[in-house]
Amino acid sequence: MRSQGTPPRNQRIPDAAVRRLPAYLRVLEELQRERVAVVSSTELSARTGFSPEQIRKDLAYFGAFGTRGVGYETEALARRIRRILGLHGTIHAALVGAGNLGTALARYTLSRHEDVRIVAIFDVDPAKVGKGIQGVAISPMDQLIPVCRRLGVKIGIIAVPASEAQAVASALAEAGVEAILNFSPVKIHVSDPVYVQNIDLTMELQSLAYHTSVGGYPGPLDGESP
Amino acid sequence: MRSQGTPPRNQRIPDAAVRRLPAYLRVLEELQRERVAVVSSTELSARTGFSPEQIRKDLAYFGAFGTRGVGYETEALARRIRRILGLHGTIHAALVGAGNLGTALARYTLSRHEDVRIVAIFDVDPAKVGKGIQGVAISPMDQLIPVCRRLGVKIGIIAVPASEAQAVASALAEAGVEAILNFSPVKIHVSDPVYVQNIDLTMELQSLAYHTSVGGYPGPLDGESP
DNA sequence: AATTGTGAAGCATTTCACAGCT
DNA sequence: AGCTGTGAAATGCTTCACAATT
Repeated sequence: MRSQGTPPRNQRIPDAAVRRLPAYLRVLEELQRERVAVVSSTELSARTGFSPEQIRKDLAYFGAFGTRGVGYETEALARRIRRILGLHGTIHAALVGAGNLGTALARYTLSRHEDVRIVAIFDVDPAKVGKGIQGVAISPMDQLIPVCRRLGVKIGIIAVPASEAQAVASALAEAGVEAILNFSPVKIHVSDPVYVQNIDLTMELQSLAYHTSVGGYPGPLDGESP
Repeated sequence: MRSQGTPPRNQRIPDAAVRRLPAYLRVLEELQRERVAVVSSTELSARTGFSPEQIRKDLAYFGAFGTRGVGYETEALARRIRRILGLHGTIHAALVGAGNLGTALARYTLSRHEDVRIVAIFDVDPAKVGKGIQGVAISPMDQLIPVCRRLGVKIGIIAVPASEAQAVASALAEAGVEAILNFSPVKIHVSDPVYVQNIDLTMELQSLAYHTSVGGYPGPLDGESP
């Protein structure tokens, strides 16, 4: 397919590429603060740890943003990536579950991100309802659908116990949420247009053990004794 | 001792397969509580969301654990996976950084995992040192190497700001830690035998926006207006 | 001279399809 | 008859190598 000048229209964009964009964006913002106007894929590579070719390819999926022989204009590229990700303007998120993990995520997110902003928090525990985290009120679960709808929430963050996760996911979907970050250790099912990304901390932790001297495949396991 | 069956000797095991094992283990433990003695890959698929073929292939990397025509013996398979992961016995972990995220990770991990156990916590803030999280004391940073060595810490969890992450990683490596879970948003570099797994929450959150109606590749971006 | 953008090659992982046991 | 184990095919992602451009 020959399309020069024109950004590649109907090409499938690998999810892996999309997920690296925020890393590029972070570095570009750093560079802007350092008043660096132009950057090469090699320099971006040094700062992100991804290979220069991969960076070029990732960016090229969305069009030709660089200048051959020169590099990428820092500010323009940052703006472009923000636009591609949907981070121009503020995007509204809701956190469900204000336990240990949920509370930490809220504080972490609220202190760092202007672009993705938690605007509502929900919890089943009546003792928590009415309190707030950094100015965002904690509401009861039965408010989830109306509040998310009213506030135009696009992203849901699930930090509830496994048993509740599916119900929460369904409610979020019904409320019009379009993407979900699921920290519960169960596979949730939602109707088609909702995107789900899972982070299972237990899986991450336990699989780490494999890479230590105590884990690993020991060869033929002999003996069945406990 | 003799090699029974045919455990695949010198085959490379995909990291992706190792990272799914904890999910299988979790379901197997559930099934044990439900007194289910045997399980098929189809049933495991229904409970984990991974495909039956993939599950069979993953397990087969480590040897032939099932019985054709029947399925997998729940208890034996669970024991096998724990052994492969190195989760027979308790494996010692250290958390570095007791901020919002670190504290939540400590509470989450300490309340859930018996097998991977946080035995030491470190923080730069003198106000936090001396306090503890669920019975585990918070120690000053300069104690990191001696304490980790003394306690035989194999896994390190980094939850410090980006600026400190590399120094912490190097210290952990020097203390003999063999695997690191890095929550900071920088690529850390450690000498060879240390395995590093990154979880970048900002990347996860921001890339989610792409999959909403506000994000996504909009086609040829025209106009440079903000 | 330097650096991007990209087809093609190279890997890695997943899915398919079915032979092989129980 | 049912379900595992596994080569082979398909898919997806990364790296290579170099033409195109400033």
